[in-house]
Amino acid sequence: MELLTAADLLAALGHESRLSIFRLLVEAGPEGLVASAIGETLGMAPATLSFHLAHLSRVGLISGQRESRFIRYSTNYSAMDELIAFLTSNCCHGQPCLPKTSACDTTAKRRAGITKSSS
Amino acid sequence: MELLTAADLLAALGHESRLSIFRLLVEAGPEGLVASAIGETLGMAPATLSFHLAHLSRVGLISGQRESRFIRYSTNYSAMDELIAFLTSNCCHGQPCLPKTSACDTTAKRRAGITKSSS
DNA sequence: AATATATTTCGACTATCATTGAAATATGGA
DNA sequence: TCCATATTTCAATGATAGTCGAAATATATT
Repeated sequence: MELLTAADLLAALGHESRLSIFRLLVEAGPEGLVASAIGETLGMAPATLSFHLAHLSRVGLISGQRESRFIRYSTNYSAMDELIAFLTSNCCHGQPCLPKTSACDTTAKRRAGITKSSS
Repeated sequence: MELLTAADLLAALGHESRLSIFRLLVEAGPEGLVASAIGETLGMAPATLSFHLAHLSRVGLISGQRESRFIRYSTNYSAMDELIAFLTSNCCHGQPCLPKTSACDTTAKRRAGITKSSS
């Protein structure tokens, strides 16, 4: 993943409202949620919500499809996946960074087996 | 990790210059780099660099300590670790999201162990 | 003390972002 | 067709962020 693309994804998630939307959609699973449901849950004005949904869509973190009068949004797991891969590869790049924490175990795994280092 | 904190970290990394700085420091390892070295490598004006270093420091992603006339910055791996943990837990939260990709293998690992009932 | 180097802070400017009411578009139903 | 609902687009506004020259601060050297 390109640095600029990663920065765009990070910036998109680097806003409380958008991060909330994204979390909500992740929780909702593959079915996703229609826009109005998101708006009601998070108490966002339609225009504001639309603005953030558009932003998240533009960078590819979510996508929406019409469903009669509604538009149903759901997360694009692959984009999130790639972002995490990007961050992880930068986290330790083959060297021990934080063996003590369980969170970064993706790294431990990678270090043990795969040697996929793309920078 | 708090939602707001996560958003702050993501926003901090969501800028090309800062992401570049961060990557550079990660690559540099625990030793880190002095500010001027970063500035030369990335071709950033001192004031601009200082601005971004301050931002990254403020959110706890890096920290710097004086070393005679220089200030040596290095990554705070624990902050990065927590962020990745946050994203990972938000990416798949115990359910299969992307079994096909190798990148999100943290998920595969989690799926193998924990069985968090569907929401 | 005077000078040089490294970095930050200040100040000013520009650019981009976020918010939201109102109008526009899309769809469905009566 | 007319109306209601869902969502987006537009437009205007205020707020925040990014850039960078110049001045200030910190440290080292002579």
